[in-house]
Amino acid sequence: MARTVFEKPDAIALVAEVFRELGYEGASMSHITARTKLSKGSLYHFFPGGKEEMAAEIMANIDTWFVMEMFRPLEEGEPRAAIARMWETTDSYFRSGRRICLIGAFALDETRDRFSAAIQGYFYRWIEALAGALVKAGLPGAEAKTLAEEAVVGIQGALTLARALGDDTIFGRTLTRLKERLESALA
Amino acid sequence: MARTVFEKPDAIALVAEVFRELGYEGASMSHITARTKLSKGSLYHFFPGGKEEMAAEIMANIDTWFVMEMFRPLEEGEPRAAIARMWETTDSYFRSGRRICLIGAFALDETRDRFSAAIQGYFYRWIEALAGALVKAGLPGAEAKTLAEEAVVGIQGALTLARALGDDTIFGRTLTRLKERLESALA
DNA sequence: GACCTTCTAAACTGATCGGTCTATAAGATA
DNA sequence: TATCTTATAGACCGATCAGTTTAGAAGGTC
Repeated sequence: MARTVFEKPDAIALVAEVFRELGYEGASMSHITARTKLSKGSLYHFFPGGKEEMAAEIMANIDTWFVMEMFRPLEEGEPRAAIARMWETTDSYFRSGRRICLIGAFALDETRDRFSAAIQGYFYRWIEALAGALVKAGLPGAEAKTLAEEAVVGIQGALTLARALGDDTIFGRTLTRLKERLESALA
Repeated sequence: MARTVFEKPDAIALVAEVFRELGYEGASMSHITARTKLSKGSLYHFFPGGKEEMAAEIMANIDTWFVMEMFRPLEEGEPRAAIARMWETTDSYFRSGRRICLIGAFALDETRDRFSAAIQGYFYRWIEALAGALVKAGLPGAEAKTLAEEAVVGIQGALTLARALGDDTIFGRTLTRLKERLESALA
């Protein structure tokens, strides 16, 4: 029998896309094996804890990616450049709105109860990192917090509407609007 | 055997809450029977088409409610009063952010494919109705469209974050911000 | 080559899935 | 009271679920 060898990072990325398309409950093991071409043997070898472990590792993986690519630059880099980079990173990560936020989707059903700490931490840190950069760029704390919250709210809402309306333009339009709002606050 | 008699509108409301909590795939028939106290016999009596028919009727029900309570007033009533009423209706319908938007949640996983027309129509009409009221209140069409879209995006994003963060205040804060933005555009 | 670890393939299991069916309870009509 | 309609209860069905197990393929180490 033909044997394809995968490594765990590949497995995580492949399974993540299935969860993203079908949701946690909607992604059955047979969907996952069919779409990823990983056999059950492989999946349970990499993730002995089954679906729950897959989802936990995927979320940890996403979290690490955001920390490296967005949160740390916001926290440690030159604030205006890091914010500019955040908009680009956001647009490319979410494929201009054609790819949903798995963490946000998990927040909406009872999957949230399984992973509440990870979900909460992801959004909390995003808002805090952006607010911190805005403060470093010269805004008062309260205004920075409000604007940061508004930005993350807008990104999540735009992802929902992009998907709901099947509209490829609303995400970019929303990002531009949010970006301009931050820039005019910093001007 | 004790026999409890339900009427169909009760069944719709009860099942809706289960979908809202668990999502479409997460809400199994046994969850639904356990939480609603409706037996399978009753459920399939009211909804011969099973889960799919339940979800379709629930969405139609929500849609009708929004049309009556929000979209029609926006389309036909005095625009400023209708917009003011929209914010109140939104806050109370979503229980200040403790209740999610079922239509928005369905948009995020493959449930969307089953109900895409209903999902798309709901958001499209909401944005159109609000934009129409803004035009009637004196705004240029393009600005009205942008502001309406921003409002609905913000509401959906705030629902996601309210749930993700377990934060009871973010929804109200976002509604207030969006409301003020519309008011200053109209001033 | 012998051995060992890592990984894959798929048959298999018991539980749960969505959905069907039968029996009957309760009210309406007469 | 007899009958008819509507709605409820829950046993039952085949399919699919998540997860386990067995067997062996591939590659590294000696």
